Amino acid sequence: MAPQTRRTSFPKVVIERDSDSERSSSEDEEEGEEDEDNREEEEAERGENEEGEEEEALENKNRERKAEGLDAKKKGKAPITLSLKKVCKVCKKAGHEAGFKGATYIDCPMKPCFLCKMPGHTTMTCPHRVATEHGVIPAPRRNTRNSLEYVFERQLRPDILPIKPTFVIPDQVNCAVIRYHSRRVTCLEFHPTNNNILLSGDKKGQVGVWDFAKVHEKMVYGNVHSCIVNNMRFNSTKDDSVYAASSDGTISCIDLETGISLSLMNLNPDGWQGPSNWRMLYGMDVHSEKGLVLVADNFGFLYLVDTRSNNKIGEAVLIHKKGSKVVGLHCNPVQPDLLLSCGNDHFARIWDMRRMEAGSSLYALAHKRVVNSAYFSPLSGSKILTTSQDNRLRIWDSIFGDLDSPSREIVHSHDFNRHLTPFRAEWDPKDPSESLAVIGRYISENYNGAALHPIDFIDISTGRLVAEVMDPNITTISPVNKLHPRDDVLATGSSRSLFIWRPKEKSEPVEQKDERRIIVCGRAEKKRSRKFGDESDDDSDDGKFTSKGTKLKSNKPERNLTRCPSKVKR
DNA sequence: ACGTAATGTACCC
DNA sequence: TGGGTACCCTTACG
Repeated sequence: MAPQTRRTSFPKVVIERDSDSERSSSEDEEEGEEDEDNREEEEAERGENEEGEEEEALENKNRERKAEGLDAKKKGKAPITLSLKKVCKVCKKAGHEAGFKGATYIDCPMKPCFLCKMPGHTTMTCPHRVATEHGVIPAPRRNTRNSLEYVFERQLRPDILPIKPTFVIPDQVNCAVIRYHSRRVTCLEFHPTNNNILLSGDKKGQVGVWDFAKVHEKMVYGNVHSCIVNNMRFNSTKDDSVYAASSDGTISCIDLETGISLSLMNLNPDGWQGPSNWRMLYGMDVHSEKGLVLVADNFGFLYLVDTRSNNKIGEAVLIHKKGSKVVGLHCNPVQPDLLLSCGNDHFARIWDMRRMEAGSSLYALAHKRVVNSAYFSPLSGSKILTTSQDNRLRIWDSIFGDLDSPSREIVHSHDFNRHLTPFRAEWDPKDPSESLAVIGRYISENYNGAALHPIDFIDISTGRLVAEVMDPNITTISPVNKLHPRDDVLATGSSRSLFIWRPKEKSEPVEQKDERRIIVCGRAEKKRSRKFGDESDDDSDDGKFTSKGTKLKSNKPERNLTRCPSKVKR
């Protein structure tokens, strides 16, 4: 076999040594004999490695090589691992390093800004960066000369008064189930009539029903789906069951009392036929008037299911680019025949349900990247709010106006990360002005030495950050959030845990707070941590929360925080 | 204090 | 068009 071929089949071996990747991208000064050694070794190996070697052999080689390296170190010989020179883990260049410095993340200056995606500055100096208080100096506005480039600058301007100075923000954790799910939470839904029931879906396909007023009344139904629950929706005419769309290709109708689910549709009746055939269901909504469940798959198709007969109606319609995932569907709350869809083809589209055929969308709302969610405003249905992976929220103020471009784009950190449930900005269904939205934040802020990821309340009519809420115990990112349809309550799904937030003034003082309102689930472990995310007490959910409780009390008095930018002196 | 697995999207050819 | 691969702030676990 030609050495060249072999060489290309050996990248792993070479890459075992940190230095090689460094060398490839930067001119190293301090390489010398070691490099010689390496080359010799490579040659030697190439010689002895005969044709027909397969991956297994490669693996073995890898192992041998590692062992050799260790031996060499032990004997004091020049180890295979070369220079320990620090390079940036992002761009692999020397001279700077990206990563956490304490609780503050330093961006790689060679890359476009992690927040607004514009080149020339980093998150720290980004004009869109949320200003902070508590002694943290707001970012200097160094790039204002280019301000025209920025679609919308969410800078704090003292001259703009908050629209809702009296707005009630649920900013204090009222109760929680820690490690309730065994995989991360993917969606949340409040019960339509019972004010205290929260439904949660997870990546494993399980569905949780939690009565957060009784706190300990909770249930996780394990046999609902075999993988990710992407969306859940109630039928407004029936509140004892909920529909769920899953990546297993089925829609289920789950009885909340028993957990027994009925499958309405299965797109993979023949089981696994390879990834190019496996259909997954993402976007879903219920058209109550017509008794329909609308659901869309990962290949761009929309399906309609009759909720009375539980039968699929008609043929699937291609509503987004063929082969692309449709992640969101929303029927207009006033005129449910008006459908809003969004997906991985970077578009949100408006459709007339009465005339559904491929290519017949009324409008196509262009985005720069994948659109995680698109919702009509909850009351009038005349506004549209989308969350896109280009770190921008987009707002169309009126569906009757000019839809060619959004009325506003708000830069906000909610990047895609394959390990996180995609962020979705959610309307506050109680806000009569339809201007308040909630969305978790990806990038962290250094709060007293802890990197926390707040949940942001944004006035989408101005771009103003109305409040950012966080809890020192929640160190994980909170991509899933939902505001209660009637109460001043925020539900958060963060990793495997659920949190219920209420306004501080309505909550009891922390000192008197009943520790049993924080339930710890999950496997027993030896380690104990002060963080919710790492929480690991024991299996009990009967209120044994003493160690945690102590921790909480020993925390700084200001346990829960709301930062309101309007208070920031600038 | 590590290392690692899980595993979506973009972008390349 | 499709497969291969890189990838910036994850999280939990061993």
